[in-house]
Amino acid sequence: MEGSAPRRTRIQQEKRELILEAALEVFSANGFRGSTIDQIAEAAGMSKPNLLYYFRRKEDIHETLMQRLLDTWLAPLRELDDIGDPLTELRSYIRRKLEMARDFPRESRLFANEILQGAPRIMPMLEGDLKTLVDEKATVIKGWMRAGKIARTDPWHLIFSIWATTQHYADFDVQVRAVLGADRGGNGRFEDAARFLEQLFLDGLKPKG
Amino acid sequence: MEGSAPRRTRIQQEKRELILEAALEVFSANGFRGSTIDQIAEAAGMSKPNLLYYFRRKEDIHETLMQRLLDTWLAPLRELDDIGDPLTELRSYIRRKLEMARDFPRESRLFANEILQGAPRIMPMLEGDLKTLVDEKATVIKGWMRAGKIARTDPWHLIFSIWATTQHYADFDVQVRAVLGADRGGNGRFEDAARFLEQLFLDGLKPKG
DNA sequence: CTAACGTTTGTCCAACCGGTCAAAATTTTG
DNA sequence: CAAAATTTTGACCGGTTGGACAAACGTTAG
Repeated sequence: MEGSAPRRTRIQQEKRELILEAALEVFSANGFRGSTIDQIAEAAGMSKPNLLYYFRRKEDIHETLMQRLLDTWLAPLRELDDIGDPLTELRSYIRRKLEMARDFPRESRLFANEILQGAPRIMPMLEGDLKTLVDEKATVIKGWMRAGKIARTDPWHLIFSIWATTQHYADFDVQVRAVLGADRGGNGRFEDAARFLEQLFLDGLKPKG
Repeated sequence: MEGSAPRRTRIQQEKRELILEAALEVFSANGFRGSTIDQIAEAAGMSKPNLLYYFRRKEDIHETLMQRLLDTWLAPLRELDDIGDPLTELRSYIRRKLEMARDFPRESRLFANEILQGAPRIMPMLEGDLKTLVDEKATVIKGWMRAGKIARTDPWHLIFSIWATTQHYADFDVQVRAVLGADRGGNGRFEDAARFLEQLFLDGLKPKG
């Protein structure tokens, strides 16, 4: 048994990777409809018909990209576990999400683009796997609240707020850099963000007293 | 002196409004390149050549829309003022931003689309007016911190986090609704979000001791 | 009424875009 | 090496899209 996946030669493996890398660059910058096959082909260093030899349709590239993305994208949340100190767990989840925004901004923007357009291609996944996962983690968080380990709030909105604040640094990167200016908007901005978010999520804004 | 703006008849005023409303609907749902003049014309109840009589180019519609948007979009931040209790000021800023996400989600998505694509059309504004405004408000917030009215943190990232968390409910609305499900994802979700965000920004997640 | 002006429409065009196809070039295999 | 299989390319196609344009239609003022 070779499995149901199509058999692929070495060249196919390599060229497909090349195309996916190029497509990630182009799609994340211009959105699906804003990107052309020619752009992707050029970014991958090949001709359009050649690219279409490896992916029959533009949608196939996008779909493959999206499937891969979702796996790795939700990994940090999957790791949020019941073992260990709750506040530490949450803090490291926030940190990992922020690192992903820093290291994989294109993936974040690809995802944001898809959601902004109404998630036409991944709606079933949102209502299925994603909802299941979030519900599961919400239960874990609720347990922490009942045990008095963290303050009582809405676990779903807590997760949303972590997604929102961390992904903001990838999706709205140009705005963040423009507002921070040349000095504060340099490479240190992610460490500043990490420090700020840690304080926000742990202590809020009330002055200590 | 009539000013430098082109003289417009009553019909022009009305039709232009009609077109802008239709274009907001279409652009915010499909992005700039994902939208066609035909779509906008149909949504506005007129023919394509007729629409092009009022706006010579597709870009002109988008530009007009964007200029109007920016004025109203930053109004809540402009109102953040030094008079009144700092924590109350911040709380009401958050509430107002969340209300805007609820009441003007199309505007939020239009803006998000523009930023995601690298803000090609509004970059000067981000580096100019927006940066100036944010820097100004950051100074106000710093004053509050020096006076011990709120905890010490980075004011710029504080503003980013408010933008991120509130706009998330407009930009990622489909995801929010999908994850919350039919019951919790109903109209009450904005009130839940308001309650959660108030707690997050004021007290954080540490359990009360 | 009619001339001037503003509005609307049908037709058309050139550029672009996703995708096909057959033939040529290359690589793999016996 | 030679046949078979795979990869690459140039030419092409039909549909879409942004936009031009002139003619027709409607409105308003003298």
